[in-house]
Amino acid sequence: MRYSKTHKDETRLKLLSSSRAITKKGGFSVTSVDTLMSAVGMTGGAFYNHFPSKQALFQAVIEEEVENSREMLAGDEDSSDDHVIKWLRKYLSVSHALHPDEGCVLPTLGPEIARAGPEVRLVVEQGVKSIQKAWSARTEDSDAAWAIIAQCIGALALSRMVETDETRQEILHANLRVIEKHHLRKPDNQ
Amino acid sequence: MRYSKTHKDETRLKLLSSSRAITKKGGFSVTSVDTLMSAVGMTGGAFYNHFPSKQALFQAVIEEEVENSREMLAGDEDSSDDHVIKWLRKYLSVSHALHPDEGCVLPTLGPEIARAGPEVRLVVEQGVKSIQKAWSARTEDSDAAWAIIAQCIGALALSRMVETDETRQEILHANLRVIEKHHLRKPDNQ
DNA sequence: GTCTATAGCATGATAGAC
DNA sequence: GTCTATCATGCTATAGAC
Repeated sequence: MRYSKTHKDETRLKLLSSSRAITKKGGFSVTSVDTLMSAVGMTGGAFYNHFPSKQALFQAVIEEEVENSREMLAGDEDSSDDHVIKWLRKYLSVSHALHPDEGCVLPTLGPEIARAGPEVRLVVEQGVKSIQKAWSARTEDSDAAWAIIAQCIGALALSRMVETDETRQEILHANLRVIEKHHLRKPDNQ
Repeated sequence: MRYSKTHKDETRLKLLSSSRAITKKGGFSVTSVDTLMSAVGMTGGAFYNHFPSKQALFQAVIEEEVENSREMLAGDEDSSDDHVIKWLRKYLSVSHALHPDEGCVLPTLGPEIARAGPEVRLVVEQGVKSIQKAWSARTEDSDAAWAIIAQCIGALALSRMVETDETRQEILHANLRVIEKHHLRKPDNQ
């Protein structure tokens, strides 16, 4: 045979991985199938050997992204305060704001998720609920966990809407300070 | 003449107003010029008598939305605690989450703003900075003002990504409670 | 000022060669 | 399993009739 047995699987993985980055940067619906396929060195027609529709790819992208986010938090063994603060500093960083392709899906594809079908939204709901549950162990109460999640998503989204780096940094740093001050469980309470 | 002198102005206003609602609901880039013009009873070609390009309409939409948001807060004379809390309850409501066409632009068109040109982002930056300044008078410090803004945007965006009404309400109410508890200036401090 | 018609191109998806 | 070719449709934008 012209292609190895695992070639299709490898192609699918490469396609998914590159599509995740490209669509987080530029938006999903505005990015064409041709663009996504060119990125893995193929033409548009070959796409439909891997996914039945563009919509199916969106679902797969979101599922992988949500699972990825969950692992970075919920499945994390080192839940020390120091580690949590380090994670927050990375999330609420100018570097994260300037590189949406390598970052969290929710601030960049959020509205497209909101307009998607129930299957996609259910996946996201399960994901954020499990993240909220994981955060609750480290916050003052369960409300604070939802507050941190909303604040992280909102601050990052907002920081990308402004033009100057000064304001971008001001938004991110202010939100980081507020989370550290109000929401995180204090070390002496442990 | 077949059309009154003010007809063009009226059409432009109607077009802008209906485009604001339609694109906040469905997304700007995915909505066609034909769709927007049909909504005001005209065909696609007539669009270019009012705006030089679709991108120019986007800028006009964002400018009007930002100005509208600013007026609802910054230019608000009644800045009593009661009034502020009422506003927050309305913003963080299930009704707002379910009707993006009548609500705040930032949670629904945020990523499209982030991907737009510097002109659009500058307008948004000036707008949110003036909103943050207005909030600062009612919060414990200026960081808290940024936190409220980020939390509102993030909570609303997140509440629209989940499928069930239960989770939607949980997210919104939790964030409302946290803002009331931590960030607002206490009445006895006035 | 609005219309129809159309250019010119990109899109999502399919069929068949290899 | 991937390719090229193609379909039908959609898009932004323009030209010219009325």
